[in-house]
Amino acid sequence: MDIDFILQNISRHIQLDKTETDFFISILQSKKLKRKEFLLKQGDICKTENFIIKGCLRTYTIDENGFEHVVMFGIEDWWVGDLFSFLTQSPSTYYIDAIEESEILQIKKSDLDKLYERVPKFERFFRLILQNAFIAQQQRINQNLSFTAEQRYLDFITKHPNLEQRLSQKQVSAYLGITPVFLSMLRKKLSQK
Amino acid sequence: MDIDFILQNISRHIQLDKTETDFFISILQSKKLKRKEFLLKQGDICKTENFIIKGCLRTYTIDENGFEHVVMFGIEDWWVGDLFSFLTQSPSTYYIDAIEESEILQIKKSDLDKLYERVPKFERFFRLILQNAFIAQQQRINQNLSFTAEQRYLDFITKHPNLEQRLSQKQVSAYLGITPVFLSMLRKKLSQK
DNA sequence: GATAAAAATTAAAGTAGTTTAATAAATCAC
DNA sequence: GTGATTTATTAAACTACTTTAATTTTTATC
Repeated sequence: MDIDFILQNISRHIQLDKTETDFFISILQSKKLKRKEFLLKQGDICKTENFIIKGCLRTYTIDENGFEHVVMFGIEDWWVGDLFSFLTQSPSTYYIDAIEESEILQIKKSDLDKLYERVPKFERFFRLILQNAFIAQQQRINQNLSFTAEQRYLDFITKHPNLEQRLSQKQVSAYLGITPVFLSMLRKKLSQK
Repeated sequence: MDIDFILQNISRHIQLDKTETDFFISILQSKKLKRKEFLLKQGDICKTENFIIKGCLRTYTIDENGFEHVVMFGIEDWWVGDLFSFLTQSPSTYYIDAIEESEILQIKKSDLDKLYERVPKFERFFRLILQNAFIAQQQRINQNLSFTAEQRYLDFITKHPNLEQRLSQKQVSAYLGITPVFLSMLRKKLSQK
């Protein structure tokens, strides 16, 4: 399994010695996901935090009318999972599946608890990760309140320039909070400018 | 200044000894805000993280058409500030002001950095705070995608039962992402049921 | 406690985005 | 490679929410 990738990510935030690194590696479990394979389904308990080494995943809900709403996409170098379900070990409200063939590294809750004890620096690491995630989410909330669908779409493609190609329009529209039909209309309109 | 309130909050997450507590207290600065007084304006650099002891604050933006959009309300026991501006010491995109006469405890960035060094347990503390904030924001994003305005309003008043009374309808509507006019219509409709 | 200013209500017209449905294009499975 | 399924496009009718504007109610100020 490709451990270097996650170690490199971690070294951007904290410095680990050999023993700490070895312990960290020892709790990682590699998993491969085929396209459309589920990592988590509504009602499941989220047992692991998951670092994406390769591929693309989406976290989404299905509403009472059967429509999907994408809470986040995750690509290489990001963490995915349902944090609430993970922390409380209660059933999740989210689905998570792979959009592409993907590879993740998993940490079980009991192992993560051990990790925090044995290597307290990881408190800092995940604090930093969470800070970034919090800021990104806050910006998205603000944009959902302030922007039109067109502005949100334009912001999405400029902020994540290579992501759109990896997604279907249906998935992008479920992230933006509009229908695929309307996204198609927007794209047509924008291409004519 | 009322330190006990924040110490009590902290003790729910981490245990501090006397020296650690004393150091923590030494970096706190108390500030009172009058109604409508600003804690932060767009373009300012957010110099402090702020714990609310008493009162109610709102974090919001003003769009190009002059409309306000509320990213969050903060009441007793919550932290407010623009995390991005705070971390990068760059100009903020948000306004933060007091909806009621309020009292906050402030920590400067340089002091917080010292605190993390001297009392690493605070890495854990803020990680836990951020986890909760992240989960709450993710739920809000999901609801903004999945719910109608009426559903969002009903969820807001059930989730924060005593908050609505402290806010004007204009502020609630700016949080829900609808106009005050439409919120008024919704409330009328719901009261007739 | 009178006056001004801000917030809430109501109604009517307008619009951004949805829904439905039919067609075309792309992807999937064997 | 062919048929089946999913995805994207287009157009027309529809609706949740906005805009404007006039009136009433509440709050703030001296």
